[in-house]
Amino acid sequence: MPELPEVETMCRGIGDVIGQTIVSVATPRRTRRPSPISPPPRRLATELLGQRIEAIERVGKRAVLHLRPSRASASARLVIEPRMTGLLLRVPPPTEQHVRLIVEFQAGGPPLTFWDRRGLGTIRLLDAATFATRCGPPLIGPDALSLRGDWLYEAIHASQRSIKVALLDQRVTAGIGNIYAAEILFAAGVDPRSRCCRLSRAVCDSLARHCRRILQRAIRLEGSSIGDETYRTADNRPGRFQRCHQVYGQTDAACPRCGATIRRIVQAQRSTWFCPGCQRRR
DNA sequence: CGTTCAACCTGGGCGC
DNA sequence: TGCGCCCAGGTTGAAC
Repeated sequence: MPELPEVETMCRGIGDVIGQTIVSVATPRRTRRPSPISPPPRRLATELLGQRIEAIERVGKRAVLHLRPSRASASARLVIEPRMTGLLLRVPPPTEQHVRLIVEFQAGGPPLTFWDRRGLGTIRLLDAATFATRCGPPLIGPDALSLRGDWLYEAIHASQRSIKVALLDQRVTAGIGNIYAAEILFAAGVDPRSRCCRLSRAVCDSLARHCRRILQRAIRLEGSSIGDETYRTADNRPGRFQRCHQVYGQTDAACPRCGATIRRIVQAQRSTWFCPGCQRRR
C-alpha cells in the first residue's frame, strides 16, 4: 500500500512523538519467519526502553525514527517499512488482531501503534552505520520527491528494461510504487512498455517533472486510499488523492485526456494501467 | 542483464 | 451459503 505520499503523510501524522521518551513496548502478534521484527521482540523492547525520539525521517517508503539513548551509546534508527498494509497510528487501530507494535511514552498520551493486516511490513532497529548501509545509496536512490531528469537519464539510459519497471526500482529513485508509476507515466504521455534506452533526456525531464508534481499534490491530499481496508492517515482518515487518479485501476474506462479505453496489462507480475491512445511508445 | 516465479500474509470480491 | 479462485499499495531471492 503505502508509497511515498502515504509514508510521508504518516510521518507527519506521528510528528508529536518527537521529543518523547519510550516507557513501554509491546509486540502482541507472534511473528512469521523470517521474523519481520529485528532484533526479535524481546530484545527490541529492551533496547527501545528509555530511548527518546529525536526526529522522524522518511526514506523512500520507510518511516525512520531517530533514537537517542538515555545513557551514552551509539544512536539508533527504528526503521518501519509498511509494505502493503502497514499503518502508523496515533488513534485506536481498526482491529486488535493485526496490531504489531505498541509504543507508550513517559508523558502519557496516546501510544504509537503499528497495525498491519497482511503482516508483510517490517520493523528493524539498526545502529547508524548499518542504517546507512542498508537504507542508503546504492540500495536506495535519490528521493522521488526531488527526482531530477538528468539523474533519471543517467540511471536508466543504458538499460533494456521497461520504464515502468525502472520507476519501481528503488535504486533508481526511492518512493514510487505501483499507483504513482502509472499516474506519472500517464501524465508524461509515456507508454509504460517503452524501453528505458529509447527515452531521450527531454522525456526523462518530463517524467521527473511530473513525478515531483504528482507526489507533491498527493502529499497535499494525504495520499491515496482505495477501498475500505486500505491506507489511512495517522488519525485514521482516508487520503483524498484517489479522486485524482487518471488511470490507476481504471480498466475499460474512457481516458480523461483522449477518450480511448484504458487498458490493464501485467509487467513484472504487477498490474499496469495506461491509455493506449495518448501514452506514446518510444 | 532481464524476466519470471514463489514466498511472505490476510481478506474482499466474484463466479458458480 | 459456501467454495474456490483471483486480486491487492511491496520486497526478496532463486532459477532460467
